[in-house]
Amino acid sequence: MSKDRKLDVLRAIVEDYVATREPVGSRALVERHGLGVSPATIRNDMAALEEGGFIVQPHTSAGRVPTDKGYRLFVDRLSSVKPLSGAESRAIEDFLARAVDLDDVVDRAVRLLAQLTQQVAVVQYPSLRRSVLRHVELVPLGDRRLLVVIITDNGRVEQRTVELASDPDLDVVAVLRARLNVAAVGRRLPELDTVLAALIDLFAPDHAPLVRSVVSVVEETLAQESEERVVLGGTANLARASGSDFTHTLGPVLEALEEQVVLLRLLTEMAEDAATVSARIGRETQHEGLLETSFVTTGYGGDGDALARIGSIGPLRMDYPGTMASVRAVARYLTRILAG
Amino acid sequence: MSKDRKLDVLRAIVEDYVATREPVGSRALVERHGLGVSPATIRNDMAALEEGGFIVQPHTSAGRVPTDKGYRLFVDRLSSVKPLSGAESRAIEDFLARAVDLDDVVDRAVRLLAQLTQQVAVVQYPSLRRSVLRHVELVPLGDRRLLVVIITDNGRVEQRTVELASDPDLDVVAVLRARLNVAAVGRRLPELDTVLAALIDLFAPDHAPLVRSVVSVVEETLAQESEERVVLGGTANLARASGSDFTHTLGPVLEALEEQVVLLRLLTEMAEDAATVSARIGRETQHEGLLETSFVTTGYGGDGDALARIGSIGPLRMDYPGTMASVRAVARYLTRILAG
DNA sequence: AATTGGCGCTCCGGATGGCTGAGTGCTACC
DNA sequence: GGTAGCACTCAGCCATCCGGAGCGCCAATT
Repeated sequence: MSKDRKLDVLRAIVEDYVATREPVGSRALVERHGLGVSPATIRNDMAALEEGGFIVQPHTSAGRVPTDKGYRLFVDRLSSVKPLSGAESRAIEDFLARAVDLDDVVDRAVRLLAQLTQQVAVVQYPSLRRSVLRHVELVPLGDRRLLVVIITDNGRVEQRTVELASDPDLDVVAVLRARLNVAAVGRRLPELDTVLAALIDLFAPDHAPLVRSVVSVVEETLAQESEERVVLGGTANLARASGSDFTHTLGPVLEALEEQVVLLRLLTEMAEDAATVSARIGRETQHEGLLETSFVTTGYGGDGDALARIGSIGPLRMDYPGTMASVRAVARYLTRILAG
Repeated sequence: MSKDRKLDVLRAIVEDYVATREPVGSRALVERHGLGVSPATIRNDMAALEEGGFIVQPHTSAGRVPTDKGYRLFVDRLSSVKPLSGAESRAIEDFLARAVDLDDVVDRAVRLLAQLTQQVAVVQYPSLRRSVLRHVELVPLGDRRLLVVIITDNGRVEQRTVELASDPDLDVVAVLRARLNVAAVGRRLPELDTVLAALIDLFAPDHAPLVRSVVSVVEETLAQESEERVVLGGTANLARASGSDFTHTLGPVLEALEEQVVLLRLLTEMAEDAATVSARIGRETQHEGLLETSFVTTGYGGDGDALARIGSIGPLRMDYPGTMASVRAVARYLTRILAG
């Protein structure tokens, strides 16, 4: 009983089960794949695979179904990411290139990926973390409020209003805006802190509250890890998913998806390998609602290491090679668009 | 057979069906509600109501279930919006007041309403339509691109990048920014057009392309009806909805919700009565996927007539009075926050 | 004229039971 | 190690059956 064949059998089981969504038996296996052995032989292999925890049978005398561990082995060693067709690539690039601003890019990426994978797509907004401040704008709104608009070099725009004790002096605001921009533009987060701190001393004491408020708002905004937003699309695919993979347990899945925290945790956990496509399979997600679910992600926007991540969530029995290909492709074009 | 009692019967049927999710029969009806008559009498009334198309029986010899028409009559004449408790009101106000910017307000409102109604919440972004331009900011990004940031008086910030034939002259950009702001700030859309058109002539011909691009971007952004965005939350409530109202047909509903166009159409159609809470029940939504669904909305942000709408989508058999109360309450506080 | 009680009828839903086919595990054999 | 055959198990399907809920109708009552 060669070891290789057992792996072949596992691969075949995964592929068939993904395709048919039905437990696959020994006979069907030898027929549909060109294994040159008899069903009985396969049964022995399957017994071994079951022993190893890669497959299970739903009931006595039913076909076999891959376990989390089985899928894991499959994606790690038995599958290769299949490249997209030229036409598909062109369509992707084309669609993304039409975006008018960052929000639109993200929006299009989500829709595109959802469409490609027929699953739920997730796109994380480019992190402010490593971005460079491009411009700060102060707009007095009257009524003792001041609008602070922060523009970063990847096209992201953040806005905050600050409440002041009194209506600010317009001249002071103008000076502050100028100095802020001179001092802070082009800085990244660590150095930004010290630069901004120094700025406060340049102003007369009676303007200190204003300056302090504005500075701290800018700092907070750029620091805010929580500012990491994710956008999803294709939720409907969960239900429509050509039948019912977990129709009955669909509620928990939707709940998990609404919890941005959960998604963000997973995304950051997977962030170590920025360049490669990685997957969380079933219980590896460490989340109740996502037990019957896999999450395939990769980084994008990176020169070396990534700005943020993009991914696709689908049933345990999804087309891993296809999903990984789509995710990778969209990530690449996304990176290109953002850089260009 | 008094007409009044028939209405009472209808009301009772709706209430019971909403509570139990089971067809309600004549006996149960007289027991649970203090109607002082016998089941047989009720049966006669029910026959009449069925004749009128307000109720149906799923099968021969089953209890009765309200039809769209029945619910309609119920919300129009048989129910009154029940006010929220003081504690609830305070909680709502409190939660909304903590928002840091417009996005956050909208986000909180959605979550809040989803939570209150245990259904899907929908919030439409305040329309640019009637808003006043507060500030325009131009930021050269290098690489022949210019970022245009448009700030309106309700705190909304829009951003666009424009591609230029060549890198713009920084001085010209500064002048343009100044003139734009002088000319356009405080204007509403109709007059804005003419003002901006006049602006173009003020510049030397060789700067015309730049000016023209920027002006048209500003105009487009403010004009864009499509810019009407909606945000939803509580999708999970659809599935969790304590059992299955339409679990089997959940796919189409999710699809419909993803189609922002559909929601926007409904919202605008219902916009006539800005102040009151109105409902679309079942087929009144005119949309396949929403047949088993009702949509309760009202306007907010209005001084007189509303800026945008907020609403809740749930199963046909939802708690109409409760939903309407929640929607109205959130809308009110939303209006207050945006105005304050 | 409205209400009521009674009767027969319909039909849903769950329970029961038998059958079939797929698929296994085992053992004996090559 | 691989194969063939055989007995066994079990989900799924169908058909049947039964009980109960609920109705419609009608005749009787107020």
